[in-house]
Amino acid sequence: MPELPEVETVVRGLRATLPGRRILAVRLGKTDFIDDPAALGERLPGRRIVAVERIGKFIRVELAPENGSAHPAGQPEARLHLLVHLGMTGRLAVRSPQEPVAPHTHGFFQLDDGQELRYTDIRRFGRILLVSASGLPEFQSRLGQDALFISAREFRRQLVGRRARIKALLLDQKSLRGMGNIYADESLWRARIHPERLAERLSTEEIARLHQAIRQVLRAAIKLGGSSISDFLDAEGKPGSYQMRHRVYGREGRKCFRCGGIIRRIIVAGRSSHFCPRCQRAPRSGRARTRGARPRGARK
DNA sequence: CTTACGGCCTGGGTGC
DNA sequence: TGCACCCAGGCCGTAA
Repeated sequence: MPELPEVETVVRGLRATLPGRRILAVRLGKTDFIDDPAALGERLPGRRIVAVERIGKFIRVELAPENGSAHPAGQPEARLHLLVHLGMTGRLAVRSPQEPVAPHTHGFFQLDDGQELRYTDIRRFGRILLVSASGLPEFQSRLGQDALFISAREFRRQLVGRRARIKALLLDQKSLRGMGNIYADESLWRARIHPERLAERLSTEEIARLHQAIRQVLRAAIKLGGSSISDFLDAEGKPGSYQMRHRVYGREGRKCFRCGGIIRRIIVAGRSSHFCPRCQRAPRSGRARTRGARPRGARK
């Protein structure tokens, strides 16, 4: 599942080859995950890729108009941004057209060096959209600050007074962007905070610890090229190895590396959450009331 | 307004 | 070999 470290890994890979390339043509397969499929074919060809960046879990490919430098005055939307969200199973990689096309490849962007950028997505939970230069700020404003760069002060500001469970807030891209399920669990473990704790009940010290933990976990994961659980591969097709360092994610029933407790998995904010019940203490009160754990309907 | 939650999209993996 | 079921991230509608 591509989260911030995986997307960062892909972006770094693409950055090695894409900038300077011109897009010659676009070919699409299924398009139900693309906001405006027709716009890709109409507006991309001829444009030059000038940058590849990351916005949370989105990949941003910046495209300058045909005549590169001097854009005519009166041209309202000189630059375009191709935004790609990999969802769960999305992949974006530069390949030679001769290479066999992986199943579920739905986007082909022909480049001027004979290669092509391919988008592959088994589940199509990903998303592709085109945003104009003027529309980019609005797009960004719908997301919080980047999880990797958010300051301790801003992080705290996002949590203070929030009654939601901390896990839910970490996953909420409006609080901070880039976090996903794996790194939320790993960060909470590292900070010794139970995923069901209410944000407003976290101490100043715990918030600081969590902020630290997030940075450390994300940095370490990026260093190892992200986590390859099932099928994540970077732009060159190589897997990451941070899954070897997972402390709770995917370790249900196994021993906590820190205290020897048995890792548990529960559902929080609709997502499976892994934690050590011994060193991540459950909230005392508040649970009784919000006891949503009761199964809906008669399960039999 | 904030939060919680179910449902939906899709298809690979799993277990029976 | 078949097949029901689970699960994943994001988003949306609804309810409290």
